[in-house]
Amino acid sequence: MGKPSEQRQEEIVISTIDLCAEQGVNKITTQVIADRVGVAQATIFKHFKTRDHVFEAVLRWLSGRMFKAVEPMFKSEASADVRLQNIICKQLEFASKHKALPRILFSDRLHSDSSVLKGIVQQVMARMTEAFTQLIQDGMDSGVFANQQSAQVMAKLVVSTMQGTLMRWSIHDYNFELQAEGQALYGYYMQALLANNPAPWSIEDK
Amino acid sequence: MGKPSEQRQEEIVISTIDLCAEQGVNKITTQVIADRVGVAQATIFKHFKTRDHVFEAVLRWLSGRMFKAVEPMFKSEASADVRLQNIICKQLEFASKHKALPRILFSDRLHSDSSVLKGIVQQVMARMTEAFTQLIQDGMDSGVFANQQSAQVMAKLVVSTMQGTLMRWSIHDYNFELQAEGQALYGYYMQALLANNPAPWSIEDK
DNA sequence: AATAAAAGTAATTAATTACTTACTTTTAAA
DNA sequence: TTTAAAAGTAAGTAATTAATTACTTTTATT
Repeated sequence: MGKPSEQRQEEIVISTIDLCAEQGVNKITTQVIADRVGVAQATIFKHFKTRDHVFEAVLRWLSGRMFKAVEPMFKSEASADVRLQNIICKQLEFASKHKALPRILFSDRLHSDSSVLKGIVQQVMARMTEAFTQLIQDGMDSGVFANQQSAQVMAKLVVSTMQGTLMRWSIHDYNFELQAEGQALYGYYMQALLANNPAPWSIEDK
Repeated sequence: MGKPSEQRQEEIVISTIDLCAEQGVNKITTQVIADRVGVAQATIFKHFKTRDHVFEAVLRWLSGRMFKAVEPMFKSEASADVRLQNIICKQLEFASKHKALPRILFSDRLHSDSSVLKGIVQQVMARMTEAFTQLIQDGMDSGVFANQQSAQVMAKLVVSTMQGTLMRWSIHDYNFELQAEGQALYGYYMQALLANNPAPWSIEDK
């Protein structure tokens, strides 16, 4: 019966991720995926009910990976500002390794009404914002961050800035150093967080 | 000869903008546009060489309108912080009135390689970033903003945050108050800008 | 070895849709 | 009023592509 389904499914998912990174979402037909995997087009439908189910699996694979890379950092022992810096760094690193992520994020398939993909991204964003909120609140409680405004709004700023940066990266054909740019912006909201804190920390680019 | 071309062209552009706002980019076929305008599908091609040329005109129309709304504010007499606030407010207002903008911004048609649309957006973003940079530099020179870091990086933060917010708005089906959310975030980078301004200690620039 | 379930395929289908063609109608100007 | 150019149209065409069908091959289990 050929390769076991689970294995083949992952092959299809990973091939699709590679193809998305190379060419974007729209151009990736089931035929193109099949060619890359090295099977017939019809075989794709033995493993996924529809083309959209492939992309659903792709998005779950990517977000799963990202959470696995980032989640332990939220719970680390380091102080809140260091944790925040590390997480942002890790997210940028992940995105820069997976162009497929912005490609899917900025596809109209995702943004179109009642898309399953959109639901997944909503969940991921909600989870991320929640985690950032806690982290920042933590920093406020422990006196690392100034607590004159809402931790949640600050978390939204972090998430929005990340996404805006990905957008700019995509628009500029991925030809600036994502991590460097992202870190530079980080310096700014760090300032907003630390503002009025009675310590003259200077923020340096890394 | 029916309606003069210029008039019909604008009808097509505006109908397409409405349709994009309602249904996104992908679903808008030349047939759908023709139906909305009330002409035959073939007529579209009497006024635009290809479907993509329609979307090009749409994007130019939208960005032209946005610049017209925002450009005078860059040059107003008000102090830099007030100008910044007003411009961001205006941009958010514009976007909230034109869902078509995020819809086009997050379409893979735009993000795909060698897309004319992408080029237009690149230009608009470059122009915006440039204008923000000058505004912020202006604020630094006049002492309204602390000038410990690069005005250009700060400008990028403003633009990225705007785009990230649009992204979040789109992902959440446009059902939060864009302007309120945006203004809340504005409060934060304002803090970064004003931070340490009246403070006794002064941090050297980078 | 027998066999049933799963994996695989070639060929086809059905739907979609940008764009063209060949023709008619409208309109502004000579 | 003539006329030529532009606007308009109905009816295609050709290309694309997700999904199905009807069939064959592989493989794990008994």
